[in-house]
Amino acid sequence: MASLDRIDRRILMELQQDGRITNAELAQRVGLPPTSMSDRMRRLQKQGYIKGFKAVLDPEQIGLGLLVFIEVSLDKTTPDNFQKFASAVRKQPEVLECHMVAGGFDYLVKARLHDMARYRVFLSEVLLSLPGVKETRSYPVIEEVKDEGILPL
Amino acid sequence: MASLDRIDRRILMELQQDGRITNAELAQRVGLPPTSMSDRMRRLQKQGYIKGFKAVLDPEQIGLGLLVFIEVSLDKTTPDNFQKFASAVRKQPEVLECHMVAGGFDYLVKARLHDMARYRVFLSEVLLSLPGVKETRSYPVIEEVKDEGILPL
DNA sequence: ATTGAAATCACTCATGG
DNA sequence: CCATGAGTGATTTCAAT
Repeated sequence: MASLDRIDRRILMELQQDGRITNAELAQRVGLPPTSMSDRMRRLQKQGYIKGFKAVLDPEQIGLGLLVFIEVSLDKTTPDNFQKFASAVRKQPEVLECHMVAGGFDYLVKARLHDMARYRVFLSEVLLSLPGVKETRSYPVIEEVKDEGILPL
Repeated sequence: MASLDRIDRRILMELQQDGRITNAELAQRVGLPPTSMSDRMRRLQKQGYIKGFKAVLDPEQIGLGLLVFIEVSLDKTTPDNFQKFASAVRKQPEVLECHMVAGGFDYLVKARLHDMARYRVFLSEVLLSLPGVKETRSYPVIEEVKDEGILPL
């Protein structure tokens, strides 16, 4: 149905590193005529390999210097708390990611805040005030060792 | 020196949602002449607000259906293990993120793999074989509730 | 900071091999 | 899948207000 050849992988890799590369330049890099390049781009988007393009901002520069991970445990007695929690957390702009996990807790939340003072407010007013939240553990990030959004191909 | 006005914020928001929007279209949306738009774009990049642009791929589609978070504890007796660990982990393509955290463990690693079989190999051959790694705890993701790379402005 | 005009560049779409 | 050319639209640069 939809398998990727070597050239497709090259294209996706280049686009992950520079999402604004022009069709002509990209075609030249992978050794394809520009018109064939356009075809592949359209196909890769239509088949769902490429979900979109976005600018990558510097969190520090826009005043979001604090990165925090929070482990959240829910009260298991009422199962629809899971839905409520999920839908509430999706609306919070400070929450960049939220994943339901298997293991010692229920959700892992990744959030960016201005500083610890704002985080304290966020934790008590937002996270802890959601229904069914039993317990949270916070892990402030000391150093971001690696953070690319580049998937291996 | 470098503060953001309302229009800058609009621009950054639009670019986070569509990194391939044309200068003309973006100018129209925020109500600016195209040439002024170009100026702002250049300034926002030069000042470091915009670090770059990238394509967002679908992990499932390219065969990376398993998302795992791993808590890593290091042996604290030899401090340069931290550097060794960090530099080794930066080279692993499966590792999308790695953060040094404050709290009950030392590093939080986010990795995407094909499946559990590949993860088992990755855990034993890569993570556990790094010098100084004392203990790891793995949390496979059951459901990705939220995962945008969009920073609030 | 905006406007306008001109030159360059890139993309698309048609044809074809 | 590749090549070519015409037509369209975008970007950049320059000037001027």
